[in-house]
Amino acid sequence: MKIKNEQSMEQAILETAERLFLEKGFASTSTTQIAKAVGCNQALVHYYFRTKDNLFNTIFESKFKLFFQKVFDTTQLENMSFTDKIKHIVETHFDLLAENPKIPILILNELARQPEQIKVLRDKLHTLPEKLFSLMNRELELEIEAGRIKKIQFVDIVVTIVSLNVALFTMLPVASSVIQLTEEQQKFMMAHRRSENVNVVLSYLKP
Amino acid sequence: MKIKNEQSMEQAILETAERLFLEKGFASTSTTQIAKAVGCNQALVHYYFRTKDNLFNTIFESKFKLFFQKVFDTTQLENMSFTDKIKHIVETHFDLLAENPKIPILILNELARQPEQIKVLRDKLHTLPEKLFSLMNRELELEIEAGRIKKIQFVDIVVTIVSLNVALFTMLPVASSVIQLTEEQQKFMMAHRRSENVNVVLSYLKP
DNA sequence: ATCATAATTAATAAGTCTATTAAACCATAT
DNA sequence: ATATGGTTTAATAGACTTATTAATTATGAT
Repeated sequence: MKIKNEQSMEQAILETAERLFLEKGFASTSTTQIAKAVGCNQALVHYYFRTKDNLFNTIFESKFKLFFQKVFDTTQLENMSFTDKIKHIVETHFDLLAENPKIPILILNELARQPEQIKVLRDKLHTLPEKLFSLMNRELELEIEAGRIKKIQFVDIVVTIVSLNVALFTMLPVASSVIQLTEEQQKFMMAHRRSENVNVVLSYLKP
Repeated sequence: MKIKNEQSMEQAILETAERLFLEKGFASTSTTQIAKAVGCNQALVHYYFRTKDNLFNTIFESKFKLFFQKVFDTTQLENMSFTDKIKHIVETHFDLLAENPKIPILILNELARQPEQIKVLRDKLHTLPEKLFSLMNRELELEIEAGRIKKIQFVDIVVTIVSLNVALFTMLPVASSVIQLTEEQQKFMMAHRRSENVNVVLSYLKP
């Protein structure tokens, strides 16, 4: 079965598999379903990726890497005040999640399924967070000494930011169907919480 | 196969199934595995619950109900200042999650699998949240008028609390194996975040 | 045009999963 | 002791899963 545009069959399988794995998780997605969604024979999925685990891990690791590269990117942070840096981090983290709202749950479920995988991810992350952490830690100390920020550990700021942002994207779909929000109201809520999460973190820093 | 103590076989199946569903999710848990873990014949699982869906929903709905009954319980809140009420809500919500750390992910995954189930849950919740919300909303208005609390909506306080607490229990296990925390360090971190989550919320309320 | 190689398919092995059925087992009331 | 009804098991149907193999088709180089 020829694929219309220039996109290779291998790529088509990857993309469709990614979509299905994100939608329904690893266990509930079969290679047969992937093949059907792509419009190819089921054996072809195994021809390119040999095993379902292989296919999943290929997708998972590349998504994971891409996601955290962006999370720990420090290039935009120069020439900002400390609180502006924090604001920027909250907002870009929020926006990154808005583009990948199902990544956190995928990661949680996958690591529950294959705890050994954690070692691989630790190696993948490796030095990524270090630059950001050392940069922010240094500045945080100065701010605290100058009395502009409450005495606090940077890790607590990070935990707070990640919690607020991740929880929003994992829970809002559920919450909004329970309390029956329209598409419109959901969008409004999202935009509102984007700024509110910044507010929460910044009030937390006030001396 | 006779079960030792007085516990009935039906109950044993329920408890084992609950444990396995929480550990590995619906799709990755088979009735065969449940039976093996209980130590009975696989057909017995179907004898008592007819279908796997049935078994799961029985467990899910009872867990769900119990959990939210406790969440929305207002009996402990009398004769407290507003900020003490908030502190108490954060802490009891935290403690409830500490006892049921896998409930949030179970709910998220299950509702992704069976979106229709949401209607059932909405009916189950029904008036549960109303008492708490009306109580707190009334008091919040008074506090705002008195200038003791920043102008804010109660729903934003709730979202903040739930986000901070839920995210901690869903993410900490992953995070702590990535950064390799000992059991001891994890416990310390938990206790620390319990108070820190209170701090975050209370600073958020300051005018 | 033909040959080699890559892509794709059909067929199928081997296994697991859910669910059902009929038979065996066990306790208890008569 | 035995008939009865609830409990438990063995056996199995039927669907679906992953993965492999061999055969077919398409592609590109010579």
